[in-house]
Amino acid sequence: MTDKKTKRTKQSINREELESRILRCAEVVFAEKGYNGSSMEAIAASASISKQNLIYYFSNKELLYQRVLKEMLDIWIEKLSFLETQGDTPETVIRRYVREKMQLSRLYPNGSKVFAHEIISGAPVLKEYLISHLKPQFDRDVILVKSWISKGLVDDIDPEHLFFTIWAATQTYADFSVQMEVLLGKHRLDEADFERAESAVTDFVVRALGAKKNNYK
Amino acid sequence: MTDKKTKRTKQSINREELESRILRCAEVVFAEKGYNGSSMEAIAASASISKQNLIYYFSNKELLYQRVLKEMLDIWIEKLSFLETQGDTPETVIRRYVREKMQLSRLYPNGSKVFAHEIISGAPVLKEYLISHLKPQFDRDVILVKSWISKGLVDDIDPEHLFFTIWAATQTYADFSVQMEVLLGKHRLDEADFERAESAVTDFVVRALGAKKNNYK
DNA sequence: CAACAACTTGTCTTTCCGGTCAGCAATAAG
DNA sequence: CTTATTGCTGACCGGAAAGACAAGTTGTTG
Repeated sequence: MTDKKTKRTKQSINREELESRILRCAEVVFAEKGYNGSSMEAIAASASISKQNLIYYFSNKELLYQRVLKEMLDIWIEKLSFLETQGDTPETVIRRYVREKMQLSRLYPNGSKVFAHEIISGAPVLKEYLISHLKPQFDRDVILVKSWISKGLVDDIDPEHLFFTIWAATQTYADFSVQMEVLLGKHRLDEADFERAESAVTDFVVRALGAKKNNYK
Repeated sequence: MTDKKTKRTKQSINREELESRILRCAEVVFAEKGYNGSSMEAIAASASISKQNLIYYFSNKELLYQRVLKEMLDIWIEKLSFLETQGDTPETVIRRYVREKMQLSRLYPNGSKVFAHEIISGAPVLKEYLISHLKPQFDRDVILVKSWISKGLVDDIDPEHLFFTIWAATQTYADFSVQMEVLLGKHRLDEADFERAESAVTDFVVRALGAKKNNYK
């Protein structure tokens, strides 16, 4: 109707566009209601299409759920596989890592919530993925921190639990945002809140590490 | 059958016992499946009673869910309202606080997960409770930390986000235990893991605070 | 023991939801 | 213009699950 220019496969363009719109909407619904609480009808309504049409694009609910999870994980893997940038100081690496993680909480709160629901529920869908993809990366990153320790670049902290703490402290700004909104007396966390959060968490981590140079602020 | 001694209201004793057994079982099911994913039948089966009997004790699912949440929150409120123990050093208070919080994750992982599901979903049931109970306590605790800062007992950290980080870092040992099990290559987190976690998180926080005396380890 | 209360279960109804299917509409290709 | 492919919809089905109801059973009290 509108696009005369895009002669080439007008349908396929719409298809891609609709598919990604569905995924975005499904993400929101899954985040709020969990897998079982989200009906295909509700997701369809949220994307302003009919249930049957939704099923036409994603033939069943399980598949749609997996696609939503996968989209989130692909982003995470892409953004968080840079601990190996050797040559930088531990503090630089850590600051960048925390900043990236915080931005993921800010930019993709719903995907993060879907992930959280999944893990809390025992990771029935993602367990294999965690073993095959996350663990190797985790092991490498732990080794890197250990090498920092042995070189005396940082204090003798517990590497595994350092990562658990960083993940928890950053992800909480997506998953538990409602609680924070209540406690801070705000309707929504805004840019400024995230700035403060990022700098607070970063400083916490850097101080806890006891990195050589502590020139923050 | 067994209890001859407890003449007084043998039934009422069974009732209490059964009620609390139901609550414990419901907690497990809700933790794993979320509210919508948990059927009354599944909860009943997990408590080894019939669905109809379950409904006899808890007339509907919503009520049962609220009772489970309330049980958890009562424990939390009870255990975590001691930041006002004046006279102690910040380090002492903080260490005790983190330890208590970690023990809650260890002792009540399922209640913690139910709570997490609820908050991530936007706290439809608990929002009012958070406003009326948690926020006042939070505000008080923030003021206490601020007084520490103004007295120079701790560094100039961000009090609100300090609490967010402590909560996240401790609660993650309940909520995300599956992820940790995978990453640590264990089937279950054992006592030793929690010991390590507790000491890692505690040290982490104490260092971040920059409390006067840092005589850990 | 008799009568009453507390407890337990089997049956049924209603609602909701995931998914199928047959057919209609719009677009692309010849 | 005709035909085929792709996109979309309404009507429908089977199963699951919440809860109502009535009936039966067990324990309690006079």
